[in-house]
Amino acid sequence: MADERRLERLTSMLKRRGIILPAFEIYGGVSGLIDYGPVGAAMLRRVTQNWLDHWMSHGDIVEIDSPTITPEAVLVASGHVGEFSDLMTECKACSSVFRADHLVEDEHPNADSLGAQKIDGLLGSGITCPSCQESAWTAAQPMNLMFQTSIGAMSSGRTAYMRPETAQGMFMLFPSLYRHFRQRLPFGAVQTGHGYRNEISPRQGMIRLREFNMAELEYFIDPQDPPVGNISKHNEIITLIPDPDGPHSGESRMSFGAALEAGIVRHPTVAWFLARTWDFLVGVGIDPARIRFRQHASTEMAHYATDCWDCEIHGEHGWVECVGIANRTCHDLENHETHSKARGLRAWRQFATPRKQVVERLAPNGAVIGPTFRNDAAAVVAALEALTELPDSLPFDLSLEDGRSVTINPDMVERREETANVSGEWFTPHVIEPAFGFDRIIWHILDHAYTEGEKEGEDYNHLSLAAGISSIDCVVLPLFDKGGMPELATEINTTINAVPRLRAQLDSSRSIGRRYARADEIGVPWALTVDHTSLEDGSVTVRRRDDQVQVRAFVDEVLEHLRNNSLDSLF
RNA sequence: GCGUUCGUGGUGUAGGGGUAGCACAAGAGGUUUCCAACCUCUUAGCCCGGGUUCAAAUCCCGGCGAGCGCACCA
Repeated sequence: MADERRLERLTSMLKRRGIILPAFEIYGGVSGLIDYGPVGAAMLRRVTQNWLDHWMSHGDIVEIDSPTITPEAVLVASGHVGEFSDLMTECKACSSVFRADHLVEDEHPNADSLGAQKIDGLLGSGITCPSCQESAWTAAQPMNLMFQTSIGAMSSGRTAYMRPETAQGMFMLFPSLYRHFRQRLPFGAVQTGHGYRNEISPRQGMIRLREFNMAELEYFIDPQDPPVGNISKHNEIITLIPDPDGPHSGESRMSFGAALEAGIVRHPTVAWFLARTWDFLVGVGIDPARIRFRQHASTEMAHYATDCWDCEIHGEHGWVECVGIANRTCHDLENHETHSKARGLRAWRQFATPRKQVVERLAPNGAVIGPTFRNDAAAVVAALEALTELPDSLPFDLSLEDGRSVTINPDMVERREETANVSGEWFTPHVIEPAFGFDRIIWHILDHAYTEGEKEGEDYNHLSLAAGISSIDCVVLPLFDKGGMPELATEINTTINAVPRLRAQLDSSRSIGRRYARADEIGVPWALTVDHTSLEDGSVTVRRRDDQVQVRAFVDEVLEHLRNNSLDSLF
């Protein structure tokens, strides 16, 4: 960093101006929990809306909303309960903390599955600390990174967790989504909201939080027919850091299309979402030069993913993962199907032309089987229908479902070849998931927008926020707080605020220069000033934040431009 | 979780066993024909708990929080 104090100055400003603040501060605060103040919350709302608009403009993506409290069974199926309950142990000599199963890996083929007592036994048999070579371990304790809670009271309560990701909500709703989209893939669902991870030690301000704003898109596809977005228009040269263990290791710079062609990005749908993620980030004001995509090595992949790209953004805390784009394949839907025994977590794949399937079967002859087996006849018929491999010769021994065996004679069955028309098949869709951490993205928006400068020998700072991301669209300033100017300014302010999604704020205290500075500091892009001329003809001056240039315009005109985000055309 | 530095108005800081100062910001008023001007007035602070002491913001212990290093980060 050019200036190590910049981070402190930025954080102070965020606190002073009500953007980001420590939560519960009057009680001492809680590490990993933050508040968005009046200015920050408006920004969060706008980034969220921007994100929703961005994905829903695709036309095949809808929004859903699920509970944050999630019953245990859901997270057992998804693998989170198992993955989160790592047994941890501490070296009594040097206080280093380790995952217990990793320490005993060499002593047991499946250490991950061991209980605490067995692990303790193995640890006691002479496992030494990798840091200090001592062998003195505390009892292994489960470290659960999910917040546990209980649904219902006392002993009748069911174990539940605060969701560690919003994604499971989309999987729960797959049957409904499939119906909504009239049984046609591909389609997607998004959800924004809070996620919870009980981090051991949250650090770096709002980079690692215990409760955070996430936004996830689950895009359901047919793995045999992956949708290919049009990335030919994306000419940007981007930075890629492919899998260090793969054939393309090292850093490379190329377009999204070239990366897909070169096989660096392995999946066409993933490539499309990488490009669209880029569009979103740049659109909300992230500096394109400080974005890069990093492919996970197979060793660091999440338990549910088979291929994963991080989108990292560079800021005061270095390169930080802000978006994860994972190919989750059929992991979640398949596991939910197994654990819940629910049907409806699959999709139908229609064959281009119906396939003729020749089926050989032994057709039962009821006239013989009935009298011969009497009460067991039905079971025999069922067993014959269930045969997948036909015997080469008759008679043969047929196993019934209850384990008994009967002899089938040639007169009991007739060998037949039947032709069936099969028009399609059921399969479990694959899922491509871009998962966004909004808090981290907002941090980097602020970081990249925070500009420290000088004006007439004094420090002068401002946020160069993208239009539509600033907490408000403009300030309305009466040049003097008298002589009819405040009244006209109030009227203009009311008019602007009456337009849905446009926000203005009145500021009439202290000198005009001070008020411009206040607005600049929180990144308000426009200032409308009411002066004496305004009282005569209704025009105002429009000041542009980024170069402080002013033009005169009429209120109706300004309003129209604010709506269309086209005020720049006046300059 | 371990080690380490630290915690004073909204923000930034000074002080360091005996009356807590300053700057900026904010509010009220005045002045001012467009970029943190000026004048008057005002609001507002020693992170929390315990101990030592006649007396604790100050010293000691614990907690909470922040930064950094180690560990952790599905």
